[in-house]
Amino acid sequence: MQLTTKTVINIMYTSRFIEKSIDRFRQHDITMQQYNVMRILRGQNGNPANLSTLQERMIDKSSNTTRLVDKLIAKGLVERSICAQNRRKVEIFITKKGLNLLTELDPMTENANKEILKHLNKTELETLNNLLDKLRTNE
Amino acid sequence: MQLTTKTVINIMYTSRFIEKSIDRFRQHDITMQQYNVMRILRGQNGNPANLSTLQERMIDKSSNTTRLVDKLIAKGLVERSICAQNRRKVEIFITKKGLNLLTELDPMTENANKEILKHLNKTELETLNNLLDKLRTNE
DNA sequence: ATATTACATTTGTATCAACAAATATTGTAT
DNA sequence: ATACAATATTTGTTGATACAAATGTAATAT
Repeated sequence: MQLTTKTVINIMYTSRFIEKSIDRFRQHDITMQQYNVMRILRGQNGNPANLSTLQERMIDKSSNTTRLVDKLIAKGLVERSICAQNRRKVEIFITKKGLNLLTELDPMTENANKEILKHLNKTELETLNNLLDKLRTNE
Repeated sequence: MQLTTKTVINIMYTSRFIEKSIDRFRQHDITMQQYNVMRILRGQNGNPANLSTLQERMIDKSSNTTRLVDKLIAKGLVERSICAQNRRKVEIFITKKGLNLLTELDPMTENANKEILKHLNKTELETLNNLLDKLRTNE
């Protein structure tokens, strides 16, 4: 098999390997995608995000961000309002409850991620990140 | 953000980035998962694979291998028969038609993979593979 | 002003995936 | 032989995803 094909498969395979060990959100009735969206919203530091921004940044660029946000609203973790300047747009905020949940989940996440990557040292992690970033040059 | 968390996200993000550019099977009415299974079957070199073997090796270890194989059978790309030695098991073969389809898709796949990884040279690809393999030590 | 195009999100529909429970077969202990 | 556990796959059900089409709004051209 060619090196490139092997690499492509290796990346996808490793990603699924990691995802398998991230079923730790289930007990909090939240999917990895939903968790990802909430972290993006937290990263906005109080500013709202609209749907297209979320879609850009999401790991899985599902076309159903609307319905994913619906689920988070139903749980009281985020809020949605129509943008006053441009009524086509929608503004999504994380709620206090959402922030609290993230704060609760943060240490779990970090410990789990450390465990997943325990076979790589700091230098190797940096190299890996650089290679992946380089792969996506001009994304 | 911690280096480990960043790395975990980077791997998942890059995997989805790659997967997005692999919608090239759609025109052949086959999903990436189905393509993956067919390549595993080809790799058996004439020997059959049973369901559990497929599940082990699949990129996405979906619990619905039965139904995925159903789809491939419906297209005439694989065949299924009950294992004579152990009737709980099932033996899955790739058909001539399936092999022909793979032969047709091979050059497309390789070119697409080269294109996806064009920003990395040979040494970098090898380093990346080694790091990913090391990450999954004791898988 | 009106039509046309582009933008941002939502909705409909059909398919797919996740998980548990069910079925069938085999191996093992009594 | 019979019961019990283990193995291998299938099926049912619920929820998620993908894609296209629809909706509503804004910008631009005529």
